[in-house]
Amino acid sequence: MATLEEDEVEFRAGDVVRGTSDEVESIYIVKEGWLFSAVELGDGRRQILEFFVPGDVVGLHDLPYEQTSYELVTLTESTLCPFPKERLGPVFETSRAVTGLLFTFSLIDHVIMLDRLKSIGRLAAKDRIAHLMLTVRSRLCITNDELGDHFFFPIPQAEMADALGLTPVTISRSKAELQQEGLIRWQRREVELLDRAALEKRTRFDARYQNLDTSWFTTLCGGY
Amino acid sequence: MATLEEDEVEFRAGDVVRGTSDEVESIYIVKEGWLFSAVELGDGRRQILEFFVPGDVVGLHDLPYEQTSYELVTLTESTLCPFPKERLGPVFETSRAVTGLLFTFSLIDHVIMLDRLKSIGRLAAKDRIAHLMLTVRSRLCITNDELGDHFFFPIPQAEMADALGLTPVTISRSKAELQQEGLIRWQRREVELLDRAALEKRTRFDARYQNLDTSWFTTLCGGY
DNA sequence: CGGGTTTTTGAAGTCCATCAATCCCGGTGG
DNA sequence: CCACCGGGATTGATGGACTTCAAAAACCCG
Repeated sequence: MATLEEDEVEFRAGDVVRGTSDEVESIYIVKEGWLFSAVELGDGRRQILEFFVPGDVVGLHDLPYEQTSYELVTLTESTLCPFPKERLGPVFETSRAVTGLLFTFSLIDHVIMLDRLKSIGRLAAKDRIAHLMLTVRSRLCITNDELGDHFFFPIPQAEMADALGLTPVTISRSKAELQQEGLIRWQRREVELLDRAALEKRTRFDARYQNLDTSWFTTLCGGY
Repeated sequence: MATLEEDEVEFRAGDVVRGTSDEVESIYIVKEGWLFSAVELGDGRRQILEFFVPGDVVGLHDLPYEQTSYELVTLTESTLCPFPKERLGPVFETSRAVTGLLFTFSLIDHVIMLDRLKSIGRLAAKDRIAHLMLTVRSRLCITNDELGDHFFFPIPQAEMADALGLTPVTISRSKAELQQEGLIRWQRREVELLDRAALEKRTRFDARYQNLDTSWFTTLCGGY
């Protein structure tokens, strides 16, 4: 994977890394910072699709297209490692392990996406918020297995709203209720999940980065 | 791909092909019939995740897991070709083309999913219905480029509701309005899109099975 | 021609959206 | 060090889209 991280580009918070309908030139590996992908609906409405944190691979699913299907925006100061699309060919040729890893990432991402679909389609506002926090925490745990229930969470309420199909007003009110019920504490850019078990139960949360089948990777890479 | 279709199993309409938390044993290629994947929330709520039609590959994104993350149910009488997970290893080893094809399918599916997220998160009930019909039509066009705006659409209103985060009552009312506006005709198990251009505009529909970058597949398969 | 499922229709209720004003907090400059 | 400023967050009042509950109608199949 290290070969994918040769280059480095820095962005400030709020920068648009890539717009919609740009040419698909590269994927990015997030070295530092938080980002999100989104589509604008043209009348001011916006849907945020995914959040990205350090270690994530961004832009994989645009590869089969000529133009990007969504925009990419930074939430915080960020450092990205772009890797040109045309240089992926040689990588696929030489390293089955990298190919398999990217393939696996894409499959896992898809399942996470299905969970988010469930959340937006069938959960109440408060539960959608909790579900997103649980998902983010679960992702952060991959690169930091010491992570407790109190962590950095730099997503403003407007962006939470656009990610969850709600409005900032509802986010604010739901947050207040969740806090009054003693389920979370969310101040500034940090959250604490005060009763994670309860939150996981309410939202029917599944830890998709765990319970992975180790034999799958062997299958994929031919046992190397 | 033909090697993936050796076996064949038949199901009647409404059969549960695979439950949630079953062991992940194989992927399926849909030879005949329509299916959907769904998660139950336990209190009667249900979210339908994806619909599948002949030619689709089902179950790819479960491969990295030990247990299935959603159930698989038939909408109509169906014929599936199961392909055992453990036999995928040899396939990946011998055919980069098949590997690349499956990878590409998974990436495209992901983008379709992001579109559905936008639909459920930010579109009104009528537009969600239209968006789903457009997505299905666009998928059907791959295997039938003669397909007009009038096609077989065997999704009951209860299932539409569970797919779109709505209730059957709202589906029925929204359908009536769409028909009165002369935008669609939807009777029994058939739909006709009377003004596709208008529907695509309203829902900001993108044809994700088109505008594919042909060079990508070369990249992926090393030019074979 | 029944009996069960699916769809439609009506009335009432709820959750979230909208609009708009106020508050809070961090950053800036005097 | 503090007053000022601006964006994000909060709060209140009102409205609307969708839900819920319930019943009737239409459809489908044997």
